[in-house]
Amino acid sequence: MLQQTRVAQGLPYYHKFTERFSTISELALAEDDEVMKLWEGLGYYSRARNMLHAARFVHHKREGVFPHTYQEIRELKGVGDYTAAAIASMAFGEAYAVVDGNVYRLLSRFLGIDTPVNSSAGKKEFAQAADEMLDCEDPATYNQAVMEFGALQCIPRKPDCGHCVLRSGCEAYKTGRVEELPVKLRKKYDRKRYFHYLMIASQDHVLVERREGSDIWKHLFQFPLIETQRPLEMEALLAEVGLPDGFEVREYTSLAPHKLSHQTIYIHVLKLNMASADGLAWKGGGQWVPKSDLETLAFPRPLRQFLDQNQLNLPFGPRA
DNA sequence: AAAACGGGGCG
DNA sequence: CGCCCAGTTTT
Repeated sequence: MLQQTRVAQGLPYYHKFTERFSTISELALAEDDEVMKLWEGLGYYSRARNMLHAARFVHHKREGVFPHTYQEIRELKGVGDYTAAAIASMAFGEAYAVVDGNVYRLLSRFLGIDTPVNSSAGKKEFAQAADEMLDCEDPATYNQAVMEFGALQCIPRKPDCGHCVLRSGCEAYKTGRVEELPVKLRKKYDRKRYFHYLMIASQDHVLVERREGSDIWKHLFQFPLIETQRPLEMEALLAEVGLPDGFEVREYTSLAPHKLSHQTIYIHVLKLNMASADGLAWKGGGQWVPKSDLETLAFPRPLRQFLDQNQLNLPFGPRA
């Protein structure tokens, strides 16, 4: 849950999960959608499905007992080198060194390693260095200590080297390269995308669909989507959609740009009423859900905010 | 080997 | 606005 996520950000979610699920088997028996709803807003949603997959594996193949060795833990979906080392060392005392963002920073400075930490060579080199540094007598304490030290003392910017107990042995401090390390490969191009959502109301129902494929927000819900390379005005969007008769166009709103680490999404929402009496039918997929059910579904963050800020009176009122 | 995958906090 | 966060999986 905390992979690439600040502890403070993940803590409320951790509490929600442990409150709802007392055991691995309880989690294993939960519905996918309930787990996604509990994860809603935390991001990196594949982690939720990985955790659920792992829980079901432990429940069905291991009689609900979490594995006790690094190799077996490492096999679980969503558990990589870092997580396996953390669990194996802290829960079972095995001698495996953790390498998270804190450790990369601490080791690159202390040892003066300028290989990019997010390159394949860097990962290999730092993993090896971490293994050599590991205190095999007490791996749990060592691992917690290096992560803690990186988080509190050897911080990303302007670390207080004047009061650092490792100063005398720190290669970066000796050579004045503390601010240059760790080296990280440059970012990628930030692509822009334009999402036009059709929020269609029929009686007190709204049409939703589930996001699938390999894109962002996989397995979360959304409204029928028109994605384009350029933003669309309402007229152009209507022309693009080719709405049949019996629709009432209501308001067209644009949300604040949603910035992700690798793309910026410009979202528009077009509210429509489906006036025809035999509504509740729409070409293509999607499912009609009562307005009151929207709160139980997991939506991407911007859509959840939009829903929470718009008390929906269905069908939608007159155009503003 | 590189890209994809969310969202929030901070200087 | 760019970097970073208790990284892993997919391409």
